[in-house]
Formats: sequence, structure tokens, C-alpha cells
Amino acid sequence: MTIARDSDENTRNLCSHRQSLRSLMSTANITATQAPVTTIREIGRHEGQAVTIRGWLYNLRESGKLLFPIFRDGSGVIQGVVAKNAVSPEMFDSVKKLTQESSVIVTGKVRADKRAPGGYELDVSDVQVVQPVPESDPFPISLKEHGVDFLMEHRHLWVRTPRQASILRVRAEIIKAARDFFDDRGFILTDPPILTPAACEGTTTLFPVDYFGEQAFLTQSGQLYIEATAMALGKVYSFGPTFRAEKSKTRRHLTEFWMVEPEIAYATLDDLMKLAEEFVAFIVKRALERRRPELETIGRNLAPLEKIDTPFPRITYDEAVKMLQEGHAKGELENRFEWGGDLGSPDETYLSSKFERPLMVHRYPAAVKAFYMEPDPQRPEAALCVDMLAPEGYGEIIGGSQRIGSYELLLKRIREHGLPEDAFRWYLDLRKYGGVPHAGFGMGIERVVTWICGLEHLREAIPFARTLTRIYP
RNA sequence: UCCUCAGUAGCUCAAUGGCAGAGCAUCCGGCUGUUAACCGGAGGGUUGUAGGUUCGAGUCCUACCUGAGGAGCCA
Repeated sequence: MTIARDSDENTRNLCSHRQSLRSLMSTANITATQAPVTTIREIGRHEGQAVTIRGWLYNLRESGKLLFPIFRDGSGVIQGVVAKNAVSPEMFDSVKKLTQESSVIVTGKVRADKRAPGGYELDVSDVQVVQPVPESDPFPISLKEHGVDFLMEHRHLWVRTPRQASILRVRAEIIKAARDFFDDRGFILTDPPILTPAACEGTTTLFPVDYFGEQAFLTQSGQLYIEATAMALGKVYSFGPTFRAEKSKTRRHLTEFWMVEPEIAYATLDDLMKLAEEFVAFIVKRALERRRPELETIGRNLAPLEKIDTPFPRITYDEAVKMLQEGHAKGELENRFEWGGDLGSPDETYLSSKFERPLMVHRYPAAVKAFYMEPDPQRPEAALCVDMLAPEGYGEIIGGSQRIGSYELLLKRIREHGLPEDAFRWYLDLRKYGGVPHAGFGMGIERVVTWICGLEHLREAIPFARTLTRIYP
């Protein structure tokens, strides 16, 4: 039994309330030892029995001599019922005075009830208050709507709400699915460094770090490093955070986000596209199988997700350009797209809206893509690369390519891009000592979570989002 | 970096250039099945900041600050 000390001025006015809680708690101890401790998620197994749950008060409704405290414990939410004539007056009064998000240990009898959203209610016989939230300083996040900035300012408390907690559970499932997928297919997890030397792809998008007096940067991709481990282990992947100092102010961008990146020796672009579609289909299926209740809590329309299956549609960049130009001619797109540019956000949305499954666009012009991509031997101005666009306007979730195999060509590209040759010595070595055709892609976890959960903003898809304007909490 | 919009009570928002308001939250009271419960009452304000126009500015003008959405860039 724990009780908060009177360490805060705000809690002083609670003293009389606290006195009654203390006397309540001396009897509560006995009850707590009699009933088995369970979680709300598992509570159905104890129908008709007295159980103890440990959690927080989510909300309290009352109707005269009936109280309806709603408890949450991280596994779920359940409504308790306290009738005035069924408990002691002290007990009734204590529950009546409970404040939102006070931590509580609750004992009661589990009863099936058709009116309850979760199927069960708890006839409360005892409540121990672990720490009361002071009346003078109530929990800031009410059940009513709030603005984005306010919620982000209170993210550490916002995560307690059912919707946010559900999103985090889906995220965890997606990450586990990604790891299971690669682990089960013989991929080896190799963690690339987060601190990297010198500039790799242009310093403006990198976060500089002082490394014992030397300039270093936070990684913006583990790809170059897992190309090295792929040459050692054949099939590898990495899963970790990446950092982009881009000044992007949109709902699709974070400055710190998590990526899954597989890299495979002796793989071609076609192998990569097959892997990517199987991977994404696997993740969607897993989320539907294991996190359906959470997706429903979030309010996700599951019908579009149920349609996700292999094979995914594939179009070349050239075909995409044709579609975009036709779209412009029909008045469905504002600007006419010309061959040679990278697809913009409205272009991606338009293209993916024509399909119910994720769309793979391949063979972009080499000029708009990264320096390490292998040119198409059939058409050297195009790169052997692929972007996967999620349906429903969620945009790019995967970017990948076959990597340049030739030492000479890679060196040429590094020079063309004005990159520091010295910093890439090790990367060039991979083409000097037994280079092979190889390919890989990166998938942004938050973008996938946003799509699968049907969210408006990427910042809800990660526990603590880092954006251009926010590094608190 | 550019474009657009916003900033008023703890929160979400109203207020024709003319007395700064409502709902929620908090507190007090009522209700034996409430589902963001409901009903009655109370307290709660340097209208983002600094100037300006005006008899009078939350409202109009200028600058700045903060935030949001979008573009570019990207996953």
C-alpha cells in the first residue's frame, strides 16, 4: 500500500478528504488480499467473482445514490457501479470525491452486462486511492475536445487516453510484425550507428553533434552501413531511429522517426518489389488479426485495409507521368506534370487514389534520385528504384532501389554530387572487394502506423513526436 | 525559405468599431442505470506582445512573437 506524501501545497486542501481515505484504506488492505489481481482485458474470465484491478480513474458519472466510476488500467476500460445502499457511507463519499486520473486499486465483483461497451461491469466493494489528483489542479485533458498544440504540450498525459493508447499498441504490433517478417525469412538484424562521421547526403538535412571536438551527425539512414553487413551476412535488416533536420511543416514529417531497412545481396529491383509487397501485406494482415479492437477504438474504417493483398499494382515512372498528364487534362490535377521531376505530394495522392492497394512506382529519372542507385541498363537515364504509395492519400511509405555495383560509376556519382570522397572510402570498398548486385528499401514506421490507423497526423503515430517546432515534452 | 489561416476564462469557441459571453472543466446543490450523462447555482479575463487610427479597439492599421495547414524536401 502506497500513499502520496503531503509534498505539495496543492494537496493541502484535500486533508479532510484524505483522512477519510486513510480510514477507508485500512479496511481496503484486507479485501485486496482476498481478491485475485487481474487486468481489465482479462476480466471476463472472472465473471461472478471478486477481483482487484490496479489503475486510474478515467471518468466519474453520478446519478443521485448511484456512482459510475470508469476505471482504466492500461489494458482496457471498465465501468464500476457503486450503489449508496450497498457500501458504507465513507466508501460512497470517497468514490464520489475521486478526481479524474487519480490512481486507484479497486476491488469488486465482475458482472456481465449488456449495457457495458466491454461486456462487463464491476460492482465495486472497495477503492484504495494510491494518489489523489488534487481538486485545485485537475487533470488537464478532459473528455472534451482539445486543440493540437494543447494536446502535444501535454503529450505525456495525452497518451493515457484510449485512442492514443490504442495507436501505441498498433504501433508496437506493426514493429513486431516487421521484425517477425524478416527474422522468419532468414534476415539478420544488424544495427547501424546513430552517430556518423562527416556529411553523407548533404549537411543541411543532418543534425550536427559535437563528437569530442570533431563534427559528427545523427544518422539519416542506416542504409550505407547495412550494405556492408549485407555483404557479410547475405540478408540483413535494421530497425532504428533516423534524424532529418528538414524544415518540413506538414502532417507527414517528423525530425526523428523510425525506419525498417532490409538489404539483400544478390537481389534485383524485381526481387525487392516482391519482398516489399509481401512485407506490407503481412503487416496489414497482422494488424487486422491482432489489433482489431484497437483499430475500432481509433475509429478506423477497416474495409480498405481488408482489401490489401498481393500482388500490388506496379507502374513505371513513365506510366505515372502519362496518368498525371491525363489527370491534368481532365481537370483533376491543378498542375501539368512534366517528365523529369520528382513526384510531388498532390501527384502521389492522385496516383494512389486510382488503386485500392498500395501502388509501386518504379524507374524514376536517375537525376531526381539518390546518388547510389543503379541505372536501368535498358534505359540509363532511369534508376532501378521503387517508391510505394499507400492508398487513401497517405503517400509514400517505402523508398528503395537496387544499388550501384560498379566502383567506377559510384565514384563518378560521388564526385558529381560533390560529396566528400574520403568519407566514402569504406563505401567504395564494398564495390572493390567482391561487389555484387544488391538492393534494399526503407519503410517509415510512423507513416505506416498513420496509414493503418487512419490518422490525420504523423505525430500521433509515435509516443513523443519531434517536429520542427516541438521538442517538449 | 515561401504562401494561407489562427491567437479572447484551465480547455473548445462566440462577440456589426459601442456593457467580454457560452459550453466543458473546477466548486456547491439535485437526481437509483449514467454512456463526452443531465438539471440548478457560484467562482474564474492584462482579448499573444508593442505601437498607431478613433470620442471609443477583442474588432481597423503596422511590426513582432507563437502555433496550425500547405509548398519545397523527404520516409
